[in-house]
Amino acid sequence: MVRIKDIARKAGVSPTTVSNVIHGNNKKVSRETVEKIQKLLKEMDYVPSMGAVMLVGGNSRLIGVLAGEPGGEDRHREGNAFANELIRALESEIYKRNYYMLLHFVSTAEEGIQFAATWNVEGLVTLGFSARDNEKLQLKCRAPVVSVDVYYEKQRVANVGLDDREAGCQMADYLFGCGHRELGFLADNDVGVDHERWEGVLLSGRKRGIKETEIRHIIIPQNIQERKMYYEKHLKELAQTADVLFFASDYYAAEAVAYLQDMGLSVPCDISVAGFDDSEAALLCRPRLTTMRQDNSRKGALAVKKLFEYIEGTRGRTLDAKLKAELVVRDSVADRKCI
Amino acid sequence: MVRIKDIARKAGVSPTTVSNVIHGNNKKVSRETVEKIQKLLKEMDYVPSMGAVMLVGGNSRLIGVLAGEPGGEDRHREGNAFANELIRALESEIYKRNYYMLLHFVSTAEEGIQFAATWNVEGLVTLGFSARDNEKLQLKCRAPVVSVDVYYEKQRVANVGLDDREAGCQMADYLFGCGHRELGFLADNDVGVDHERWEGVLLSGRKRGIKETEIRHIIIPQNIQERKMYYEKHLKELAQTADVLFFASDYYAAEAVAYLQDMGLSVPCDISVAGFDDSEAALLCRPRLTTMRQDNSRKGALAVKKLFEYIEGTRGRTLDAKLKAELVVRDSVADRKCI
DNA sequence: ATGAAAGCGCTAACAA
DNA sequence: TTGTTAGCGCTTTCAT
Repeated sequence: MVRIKDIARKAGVSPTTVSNVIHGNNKKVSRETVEKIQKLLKEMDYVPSMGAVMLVGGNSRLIGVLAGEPGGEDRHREGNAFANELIRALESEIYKRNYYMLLHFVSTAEEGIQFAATWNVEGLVTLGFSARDNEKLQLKCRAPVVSVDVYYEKQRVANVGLDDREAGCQMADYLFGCGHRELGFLADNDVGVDHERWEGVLLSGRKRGIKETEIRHIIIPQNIQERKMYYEKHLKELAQTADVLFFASDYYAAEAVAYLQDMGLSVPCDISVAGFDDSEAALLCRPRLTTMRQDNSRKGALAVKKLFEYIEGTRGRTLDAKLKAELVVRDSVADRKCI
Repeated sequence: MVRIKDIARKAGVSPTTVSNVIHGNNKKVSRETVEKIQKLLKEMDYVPSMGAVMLVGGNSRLIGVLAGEPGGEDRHREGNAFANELIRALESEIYKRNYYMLLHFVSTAEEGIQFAATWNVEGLVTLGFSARDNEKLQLKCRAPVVSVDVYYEKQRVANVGLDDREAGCQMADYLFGCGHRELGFLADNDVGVDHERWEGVLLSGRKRGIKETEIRHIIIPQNIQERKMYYEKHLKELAQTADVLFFASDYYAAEAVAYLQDMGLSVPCDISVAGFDDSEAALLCRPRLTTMRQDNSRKGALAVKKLFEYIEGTRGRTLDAKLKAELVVRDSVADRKCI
């Protein structure tokens, strides 16, 4: 391994000078020395020893990405695919800034805290963490924290997410606008993101004078087997009493379409279905799924951008940043006004 | 941050002793001292400074995971989902061994080499790297390298993968066994994994006296738009001339089923379809997809296991490790013998 | 059983 | 413009 002192010796200068050149402190070094050393740096394949860098300064050039396990093993794999796109975007943005990503799938905030301390990370991005855990993390870590897709009661942690309420409302607006009246909103939980989407649906209904009690809010099991059983028991009746089923994810929507089909029901003739995310499940689904598109790559990029604003102290904390979702109309929702 | 010397001071011993306790060199330390220090370590939340650890020893406790970008942006997102499951498994196994995962989506071997050197990683796992790039990497890095899903001409790099040829053969056996005769194998390339699967198909045909020229091998475009155009032009004719279409991934299979359906063709009545992977696309597809299941979590775990065998010098290099795929019969392939 | 001291590679304060 | 030096936190001889 080539060290700074090797370069220094070869160049006939001191390590300090080399270090200065490396860090672009070119005011302190003569033009020719700079050039000579830069050439040597290239030729000899100098690579910094991050151990030393970490030890001496506080700068590890490491960003920790902490991914919580939402709902554990049973949860459908869609969540993974989501995290995946995000993680790719995260890494790419982090690397662009000459930082490195330490990724850890973590179960407790404590583990995350220890992780951050061990590596002296300069920043932290969390996915699938509860509000509480994020607050704990922020409290115990000196590195700035940016969470993704979290809703706080009283926001103390920087967050990047989607305007889920607006998105839920937008879809419901569209659905009601298509002449549907009996709407069911289906999600596998009622906190955070999914709760906001539901609130959005409610909002849309209220605008039309539809009462909360008239809109069905159904929590479906996370476990695939249990969900299957649930559908076997309830889906048919649901399809008969509702005009449209709005799912909190494309995967669930596509799955339901498949089950509906198994029961001899046709989408959107017998019942309309809408999803959320515009993931590949929406494309594979027949009929093609009407859904709310969200851009996870952009979300990841924004999270990193905010994180570095905090790291560099570029600007005061704007705690909340929300992206907009986009309605994608395809074939799974019937327009009842046209019939 | 609590340092070793803080613990030492509080315990009234030297840093050396604390270090010894931390590393379980308990023969050198008296029972009571060990206990006292261990208690202190817990109480004071001691966390090692990895910078110092890296600097002093060669051990960074870092495993680099290098994920190549297979085919660039255009490629369908299925590949990501695959990498995702694998990456989760990788991280979990790495963390289990008290190591940490540095993840980088990389485009060139050179970038990987620099990455490895900068962080002094103790091992490297590569995904989606070419054989050449893996060899380069191995040559230039002192850390052991384990690649995933690579086929080498002359194997010099440790690899963990699936027995793709066997798997391809097994599926073809099944398909032929169902009475199908006109088989088409569709993939978006003909190297590595997909080539092996194709070889497996050929093998199966040969066993039955079916000549290579009788089996169709179709390379479909990676880009979704181009693929769509390709299908619009050719799929109908393909469906008329073939009995069964065997795709190298479930995503492609499910997509084709959808297009077939769009054209008014019914699977498996008009044509049978089979996939590969047993990903969620297989479950969402109607009819449910007959496919070859592979366990990516197991693959990831095995890769890490092998890597650590090399790191620890536990055993001589067995360069190649192959998992078996499993035939999952569902509803997308007709049994022509029964008709 | 315990401790003192050297040194890993680098940066930054200070000196020249 | 360049060099000297101290020190980051830890492990590892080598003494005691």
